[in-house]
Amino acid sequence: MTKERKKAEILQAASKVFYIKGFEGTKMDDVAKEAGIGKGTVYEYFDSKKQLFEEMAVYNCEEHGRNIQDILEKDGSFKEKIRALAKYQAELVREHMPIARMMSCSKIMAREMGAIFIEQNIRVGEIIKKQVVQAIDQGEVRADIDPEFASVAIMGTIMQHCGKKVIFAEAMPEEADYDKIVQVLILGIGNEAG
Amino acid sequence: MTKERKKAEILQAASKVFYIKGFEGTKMDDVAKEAGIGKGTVYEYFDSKKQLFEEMAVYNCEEHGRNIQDILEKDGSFKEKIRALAKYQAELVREHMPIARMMSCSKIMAREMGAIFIEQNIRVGEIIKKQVVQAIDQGEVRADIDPEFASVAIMGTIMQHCGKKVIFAEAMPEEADYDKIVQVLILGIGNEAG
Amino acid sequence: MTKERKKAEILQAASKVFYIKGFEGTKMDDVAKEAGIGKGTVYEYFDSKKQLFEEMAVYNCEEHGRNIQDILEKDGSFKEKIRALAKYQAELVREHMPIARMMSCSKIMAREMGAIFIEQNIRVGEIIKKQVVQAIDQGEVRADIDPEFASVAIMGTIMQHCGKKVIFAEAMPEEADYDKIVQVLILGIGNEAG
Amino acid sequence: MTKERKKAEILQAASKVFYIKGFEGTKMDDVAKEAGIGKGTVYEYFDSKKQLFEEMAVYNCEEHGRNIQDILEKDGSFKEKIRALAKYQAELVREHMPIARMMSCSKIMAREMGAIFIEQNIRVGEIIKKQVVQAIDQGEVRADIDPEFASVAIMGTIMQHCGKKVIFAEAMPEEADYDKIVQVLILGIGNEAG
DNA sequence: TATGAATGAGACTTCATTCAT
DNA sequence: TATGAATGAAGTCTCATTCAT
Repeated sequence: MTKERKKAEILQAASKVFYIKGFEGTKMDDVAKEAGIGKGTVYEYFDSKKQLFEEMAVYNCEEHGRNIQDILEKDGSFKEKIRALAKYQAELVREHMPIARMMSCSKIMAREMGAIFIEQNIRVGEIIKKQVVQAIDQGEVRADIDPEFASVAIMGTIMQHCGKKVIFAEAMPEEADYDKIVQVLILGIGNEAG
Repeated sequence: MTKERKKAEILQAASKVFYIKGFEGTKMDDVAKEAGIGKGTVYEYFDSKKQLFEEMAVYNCEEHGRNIQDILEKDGSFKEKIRALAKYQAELVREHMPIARMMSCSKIMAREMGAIFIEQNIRVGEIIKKQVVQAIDQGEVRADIDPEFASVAIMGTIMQHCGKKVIFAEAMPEEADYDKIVQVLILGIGNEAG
Repeated sequence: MTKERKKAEILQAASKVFYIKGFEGTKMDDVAKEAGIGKGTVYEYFDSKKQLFEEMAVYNCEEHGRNIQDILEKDGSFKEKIRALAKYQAELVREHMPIARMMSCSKIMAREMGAIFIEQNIRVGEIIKKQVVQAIDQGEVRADIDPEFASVAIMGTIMQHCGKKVIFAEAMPEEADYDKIVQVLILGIGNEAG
Repeated sequence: MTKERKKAEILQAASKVFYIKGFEGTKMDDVAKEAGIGKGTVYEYFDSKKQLFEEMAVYNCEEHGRNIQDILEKDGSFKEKIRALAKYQAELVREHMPIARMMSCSKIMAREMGAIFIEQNIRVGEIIKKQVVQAIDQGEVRADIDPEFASVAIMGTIMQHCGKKVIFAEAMPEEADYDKIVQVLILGIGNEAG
């Protein structure tokens, strides 16, 4: 196995453990056990716990960013893109269900991951904003909407749905949910007839 | 000073420190120093670090819940209520700016507060949902919208705005922002003319 | 209440607690609670935990020594004196039964009292030895027996009986036991007919 | 060095320190220093101070029990067995002289070992009782003696001798002493001519 | 005089890191 | 290269002692 391949394996293991237990709560032993190697071996690839954590954060964000990029660059209407984004996010979260479930209850559990996710969240927001601007140009989005706030509403609604339905209620995300997310975002909640 | 008053003071100090450093990252000494008392004194009021953390969580959530309730029960249109909620949330976050700023950067930092906030967030979501149902009855909100998803969009958009503008960009929340939040939520982003 | 009387009360309480929990295992709070006073008050009468312990040890030994002295100085045959001694010791132990019971099981429990008891034990041995010498003069004890070893056998047999029957088996000491102790000590176990 | 060997070494060190200082008085650092290892290493072999103490107690008692058994099962007259037992006990104590000496003075010093020794003492007493019954069958011990009390006298006399001569007076146990112990036990102290 | 809230030194225990194998 | 036994700094918690009331 190449050095690079082994490093990736350790990062995978580290992601899992740090995600559940947070930085302080994670023991190097846990990471080693999860990776199926000896504790000393982790130190052959990473100088310290701190460094391992930071590399893992970068490793995860990069992959996430690439995925988002792919989804939004695919051809399709803006509605379709929002729908795909919501679906990707829900399934990403669901994939990590055992972890997410643990996060969702109020047990004592640390998560530096949080801070990293905020950053990543912002980065994704920027990508969406660009798509909103494009969509305005193409007449798919109202011109009187601030793209900044449109992206905030999109990201916020999707994330909130994941937090509530998938993580907290531990419910399976359904196709109909994505349609409703698109509906509420596109049409708004106001009653124009009122 | 009464026993109860002193306990509250320690909880205040604990909130601050736990918020910044997370459970594992917080030392009892830190809490004591922050409260301006000796380490042993903290143990006169709380049996263990775990207990201190849990009481602090309850202490904080209760206050937040009461505030939200007050805002939504005041008279006014549904739009006004959303606006007031967004403002309250932004200012709550801004008040904790020094803390929030630290949370927003990707430094190593734990936050069990996260898990607690998810729970609280869900609880607030339920309160909002009831308001949506009322608003539909009164013709303020489209009848074809799932109240569940309306509340998700409202909470999500407000939280996302706070995370992005107030916490991450460290910008002052402006009155105009609240209007934009209301606009994007009420009107939606879709171009009906399109 | 006089100062001296109060001191005695604290010493009584301290005896009880130190006896059960040992020096390190005893908290000044325990002693105060047992004496029915505040923790600070103990310090009005004793400078430190160490001093309290030492005064308590002296206090208890003195009383014990006086009692032994009284028993052995009473008129009566040597056999009667051994019997009275065995009875006094068994009843002394039984009086402290709850304490002794706790001591007898192998639970973790400290007892500096042990060291003090060894010393006291030796002191009592000396008193007995003198009585043995007298008894030899009066023809009650064999002249070919070393008084040293006679006193060792007497003390040892009595103490062992207390440890086994009263403390360990938690049995009531019976009058017949004292007779058997006297018998085995006076006649010996050897079969002269053999 | 095998894991088992290392554990035994730590138990040896722990025996010494617990014996002198008692449970509460013993610091894990003391045990580690005595064993010539780091504090953390002790925890590699034992989960807690309590567990270390308990394993040490078992470790010591088992060896002692085996030795006693060996002595009493050897061929020889009952007198010879008592003599051998007295000698073993005295030498066992003398071997631990530095420890025993410290125990004998009234310095502050805890000894849970005491409770463990009482139990062990009782167990040994039972072994002796069986031997007494055998000795009665073989006509070596008076038939009118309660074997229970005979064993009490034997154990008690031997222990008392150790406590007084070996521990307290710090004297070397002499061969003649064992003869005197046998004499006083076999013949009794009473003057039959009297 | 009597009290008990406050304190901080010191104990047990954990775990990141090292290093001999 | 891979390992895990060994380590000791650092954290949680206890409790003898002080001191303001």
